[in-house]
Amino acid sequence: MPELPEVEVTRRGIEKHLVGRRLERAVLRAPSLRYPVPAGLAERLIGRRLASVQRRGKYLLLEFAGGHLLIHLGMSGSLRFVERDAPAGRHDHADFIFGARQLRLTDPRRFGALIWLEGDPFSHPLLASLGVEPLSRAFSAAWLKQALAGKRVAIKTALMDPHLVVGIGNIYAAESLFRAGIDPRRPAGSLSLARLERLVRAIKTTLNAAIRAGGSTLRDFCGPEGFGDFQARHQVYGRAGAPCPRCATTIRALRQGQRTTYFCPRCQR
DNA sequence: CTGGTCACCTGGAAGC
DNA sequence: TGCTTCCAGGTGACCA
Repeated sequence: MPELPEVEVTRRGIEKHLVGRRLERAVLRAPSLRYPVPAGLAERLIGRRLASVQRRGKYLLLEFAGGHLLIHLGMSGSLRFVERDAPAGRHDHADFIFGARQLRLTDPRRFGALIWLEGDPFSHPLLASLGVEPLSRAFSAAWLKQALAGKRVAIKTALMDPHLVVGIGNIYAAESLFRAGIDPRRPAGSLSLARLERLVRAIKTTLNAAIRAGGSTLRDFCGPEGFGDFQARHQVYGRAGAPCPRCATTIRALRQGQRTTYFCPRCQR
């Protein structure tokens, strides 16, 4: 999926163009993505004004009068503006038409979600169980130190656990660990406060740089207004066999859990 | 609780 | 060319 930066870039695009506008029409074509899409949702949304767009982790919350539309992009989802009434392809599961602007949800793998929530959206189990926002002040080395105390899971696996800290996926976990000079296999609880300080800084810097670059580090990601930056900025992700940009040692790939990790065996200890 | 694995789904690339 | 296999941005569920 889009990791945090891609979702945040999407959020800003939607906020800039759609907040305050009335949803004229919605077309929901998939009966279910990761979860069932509520029947009758399209009709229920008609005529409602979009009040705000928030992000929590990799979830987007579109606030309408009377409820929130919760959107998750899964592994392969994207939200883009398309020409009004542009023909829908096989994986175009939803269209939200706001006057001249039409927002389209495309998600080939359908790991995403489209959920309607009335009342406090943050009490929904999916949101209530989420960890800390990595760009918030609450995400500090001191906090991380106690959160990881005694944990023997690899630090990279821990960083990707959304119940601990949200928004860091496979790409940014690898990139942040490279920036911090930490071996992704290190037991999470074994890192000193000083090293965690470096890691926290690296994560914030990496995410912020990606947001600034327009979000995209994915070859087929494109924000609401077009293509973002390309993967040229990746230091290690997807670069197995290539030289480390810092020391020229060959970058290695390994499997952690069900994911591929890329790292420099010399720079990362 | 913790850590590890599986499943969900489709498409593209690589291998034969 | 065509079939098979592997891999991909996430994360909830399940098991020992």
